[in-house]
Amino acid sequence: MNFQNRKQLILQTVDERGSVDVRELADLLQTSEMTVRRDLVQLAASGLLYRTRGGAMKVSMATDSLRFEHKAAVNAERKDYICQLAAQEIREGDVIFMDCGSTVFRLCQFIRNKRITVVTNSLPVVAELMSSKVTVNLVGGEVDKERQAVHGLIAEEHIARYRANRAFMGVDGISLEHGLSANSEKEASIAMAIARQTDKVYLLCDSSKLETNKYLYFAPLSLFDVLITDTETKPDVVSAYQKAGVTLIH
Amino acid sequence: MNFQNRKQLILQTVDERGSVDVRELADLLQTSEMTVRRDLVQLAASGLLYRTRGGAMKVSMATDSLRFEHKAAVNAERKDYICQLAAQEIREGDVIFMDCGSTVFRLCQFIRNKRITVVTNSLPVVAELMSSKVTVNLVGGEVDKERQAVHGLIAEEHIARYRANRAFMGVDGISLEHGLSANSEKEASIAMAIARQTDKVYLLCDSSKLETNKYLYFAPLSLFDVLITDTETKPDVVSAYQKAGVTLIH
DNA sequence: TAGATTTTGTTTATTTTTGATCAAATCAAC
DNA sequence: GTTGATTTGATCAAAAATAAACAAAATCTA
Repeated sequence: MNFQNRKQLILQTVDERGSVDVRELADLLQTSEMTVRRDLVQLAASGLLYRTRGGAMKVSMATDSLRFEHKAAVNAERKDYICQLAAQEIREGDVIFMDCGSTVFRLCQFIRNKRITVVTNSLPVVAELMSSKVTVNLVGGEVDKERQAVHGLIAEEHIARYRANRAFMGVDGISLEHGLSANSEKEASIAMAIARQTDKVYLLCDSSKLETNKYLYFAPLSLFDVLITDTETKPDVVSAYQKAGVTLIH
Repeated sequence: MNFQNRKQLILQTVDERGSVDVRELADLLQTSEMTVRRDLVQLAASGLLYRTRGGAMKVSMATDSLRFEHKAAVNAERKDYICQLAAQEIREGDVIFMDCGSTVFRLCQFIRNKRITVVTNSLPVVAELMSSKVTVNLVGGEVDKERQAVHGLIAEEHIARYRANRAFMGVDGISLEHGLSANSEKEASIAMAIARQTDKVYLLCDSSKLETNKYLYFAPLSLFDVLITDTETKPDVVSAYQKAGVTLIH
């Protein structure tokens, strides 16, 4: 294992995991920590990664604001579980929509190596898939800095130009009584626009959001085809949704 | 087993495995390590593989493309000088185009606090302006991962929907004889699309690019209105451009 | 076939890379 | 701030890879 090979592996690892530490790498590469450090210094010098104390990070847009990993980290385990289920639904060659939810964002890590096309209005999703095999199509229009996503009329028109096999969307609230609800009109109208252009819509929704309502009701349950949630969903809620005709995976 | 046969086998092995080491090859080819080394030197000299210490790699695996952040840092001082001049041209309320060049990227830091709207196809620009007062409009379409920007037909159509006071663009080469030239068709066509929709086009171009030509000539000097460059531009070049009718700031 | 030429293999010297040690720098918790 | 733990970079010796020098083998040629 020489420098060139190690370099390959290090960059690949950093790219996949976002960040690594020296000890991990030394273990992975079967070499000393000193050597790993020397490699990292070189790679950082050529701008291929960002050196941190104890390890290294992806350089991409990592230094900038285009990261909402903090937010995405809430209920991370549940969300990852949901996203693994979601990723299994995806076939090679699919064209999929991904919206700007924090759950949907975590789907990125599971689709990095698939040969698919992702159409999205989420900037963190774009940043994350920048170094993947996925073909990315970015929805154009005005940037909402708070949500780190593109919204508005132009964005909806852009979406209307594409047709996708599947869409993966988040939602702020969902209830049997009122259907889907959101915290903002922007997110609601993007969700509607995406659903119109998609064969099969998957709603990714961790159990904490089931049977909650937000201020804006924007669509009935029939907007989506499949609800993917986690195992902590109470059995009575599951059966109530199934009785209401919802296809539910958990 | 002569050199021709070994060469075949070596290239095939490198191609299949991505990388090989001298010992493996000596074993595989039933020859000494010294001979293998000599073969590798020859093959590397003719560019058929990439020589590493201890072995060799596929050329494609060894090329570490310079990342955008790094590229932006080359000639940073000159670029910053140019961008300061450019920023002075901007008025409150302006709508401006910014393309995906590394010089243009550095303009971001000087416009953070202006109340303007920026339309751009550059993802680093978006990331940089995410935490600013600027209203950002992102051009939609297929993402070019290498350039960290959006290009293509859809992008050009998106641009055609907007009208801007000013555009700030980079260019790979510029010469009095041949006009503007680029390294890729993608960048050239975006530049054309932007220029069509803009009242006043500023070309940001550090002195190292003046009087150089890249492979694709795509527009005459008349495409832009003002050329902004740095103080290291030679006086005779300056006067030649002015004589040719170019408005030049430096 | 003898002699010249090229290629290959072995030995040796040189260079590069690596890993261990340890003082200095940095960080985190108090 | 001070302390204590961790990380780092410098130094140096060991290991590995390389290049150089030369001898042996193979190939070519007259």
